[in-house]
Amino acid sequence: MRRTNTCGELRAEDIGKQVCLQGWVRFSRDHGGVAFIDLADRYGITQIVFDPEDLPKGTDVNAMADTMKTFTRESVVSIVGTVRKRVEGTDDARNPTGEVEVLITEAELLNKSAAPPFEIGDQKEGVLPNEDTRMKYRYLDLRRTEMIQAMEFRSKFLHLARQYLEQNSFLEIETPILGRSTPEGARDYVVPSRVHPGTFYALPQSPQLFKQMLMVGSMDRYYQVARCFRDEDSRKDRQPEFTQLDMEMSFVDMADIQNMIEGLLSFVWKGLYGKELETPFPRIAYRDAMERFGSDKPDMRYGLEFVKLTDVVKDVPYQIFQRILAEGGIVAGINLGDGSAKVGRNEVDRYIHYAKNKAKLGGLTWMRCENGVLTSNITKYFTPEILENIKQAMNVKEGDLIFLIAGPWKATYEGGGVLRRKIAEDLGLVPDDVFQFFWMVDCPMFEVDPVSGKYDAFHHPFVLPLNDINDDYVAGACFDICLNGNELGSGSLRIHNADLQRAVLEKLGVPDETIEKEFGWFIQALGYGAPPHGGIAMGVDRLIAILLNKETIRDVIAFPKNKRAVSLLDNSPEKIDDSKLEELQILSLATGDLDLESLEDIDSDEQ
RNA sequence: GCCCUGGUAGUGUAGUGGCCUAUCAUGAAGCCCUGUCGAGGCUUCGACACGGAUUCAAAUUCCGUCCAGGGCGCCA
Repeated sequence: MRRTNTCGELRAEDIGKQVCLQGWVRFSRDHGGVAFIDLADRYGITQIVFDPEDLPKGTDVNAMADTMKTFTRESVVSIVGTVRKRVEGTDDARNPTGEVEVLITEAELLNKSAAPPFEIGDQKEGVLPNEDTRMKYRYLDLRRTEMIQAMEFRSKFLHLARQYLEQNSFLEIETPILGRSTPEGARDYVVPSRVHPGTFYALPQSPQLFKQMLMVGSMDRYYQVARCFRDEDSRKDRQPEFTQLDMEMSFVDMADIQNMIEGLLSFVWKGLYGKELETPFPRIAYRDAMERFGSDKPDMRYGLEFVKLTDVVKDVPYQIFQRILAEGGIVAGINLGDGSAKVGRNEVDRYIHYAKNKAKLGGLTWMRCENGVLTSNITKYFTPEILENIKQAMNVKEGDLIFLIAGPWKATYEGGGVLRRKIAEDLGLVPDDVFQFFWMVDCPMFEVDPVSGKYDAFHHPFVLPLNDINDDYVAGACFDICLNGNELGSGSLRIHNADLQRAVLEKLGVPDETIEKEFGWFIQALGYGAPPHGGIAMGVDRLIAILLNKETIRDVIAFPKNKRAVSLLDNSPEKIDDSKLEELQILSLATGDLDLESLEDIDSDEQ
């Protein structure tokens, strides 16, 4: 018999119906006569009752009992029966199907299950198995309600996004997975070519150049749920392969792109939560974000903003600050406000330690307002007037604790941002039910490496500069979308002029030869009437993880890699047969079979 | 490449030099039980990641390796 209903479907109005349910035996309770089975599938759990004294006439009771014995945990079974109201007082209000149960009349084992290595079911906090066990048996882990919900949510999100984009004339176009390696950016995953021995494709780090080619090709509006690959070390929000919602549009300005994303997210929000998402999102300039929150992706769900004190303390006798200011550094302060009382002297020392070791700050100065004046171990190096000015500037009230950071602009604010987040977490200031989107705007085009003096692209080399690239400061037509202290994605207008593209690559120190070899085809395409265009890509894994309050993106990816880029389910990566390597004309240095000495005559000059 | 935390039955844990023949829960196997719902009761099974060192004595201390997670670097 075919399944007539899912395990999450039956309600009181179905009482009396003959149904066939198929699913997994989650829990069973045998009372010696009557027995209960919680039959589960993706949609829910329905209670099945087996009562040997309540079977249809002519049923072989012993055969049935034998079948029931085979219904072990996680076996897959098919049952036929009658929906009936539960015995008075045995309803289960926690379960949507809890008013009814199905009285078995026929039962069949579809597939047995080995004893599962861990208990499936709605686990309490903290009793989940280790992540490696979950990954090894991911197909079992996926049966958990939490994982099912994550997969449903993700699917629904992407469906709504596609719906919105289709309504707005976007075309979903697939770009190649096998492409060419580019010199800049992350390490590539590489695929050897059999047809052209010694050459390699690279998996895309993003479809950047292809989507720009689509604009040159008049596609006008493109999107893709694009898999991207970067061979870099993992974090809880980063793994080797990830998914971007990638878009590109022609004849637009930055506001058009931002409006489109706000429209998209509002539409998705409505579909997911039935609520309006507040738009437009706030915008904050890069420099303001750094100076107020110490981050280019600040968590703005809470305050704890930095106040710039460089001018206030410029005449302070305190030598450390004087030296820093003389070197062009900054001084800034953060006021713990109402949380100050929770931070005693020992905690202050712990923050000083944290600042030096984790936040990479040179040091951390503290002061507390007692009896109307700022006091601490170093206030003797400050004049009363300067202390009063600090108080004013930082709006210090009696009892408030303030921390002062000092040093070079970028490193100090970044360190301050790390400290700010730590303080907010310690003081319990981070709400977990607020989703604060914003745009980080007014970004620089380049960053100068403080050590080498080399120019780096702030976003990437295809961003449109907004002024002459030889000016002291070059603004880039780029922006980030952030959510709760995470960068979700970045967008920009792109260079559509071949000469300008070449000049930017030169400015970034890419040798002419490399430009020609690696980007020649791309620059050439820009020369054939590339329209002004721009776009954005959002990290789907991150966004879903944040919306679902997950600690790691691994909890919203069906088959993730672990920290060391291993898939514990299929044990990849793995060695391949010598015969395959031979066909690809590849020798491995990693196996240890090769004697490097004997390879001397192989030309090692080439990379 | 580096730093930090951890690794005890299938799973989750307790155990900081001798009270360890290693705790508890869950699970599995068997038995009992006719209204449970992560059913209950009884019995049984099952573990100190690996290698070395210190010691009369090591799950416990030390060294190395492997494995897992978090972070730095890296991620145009």
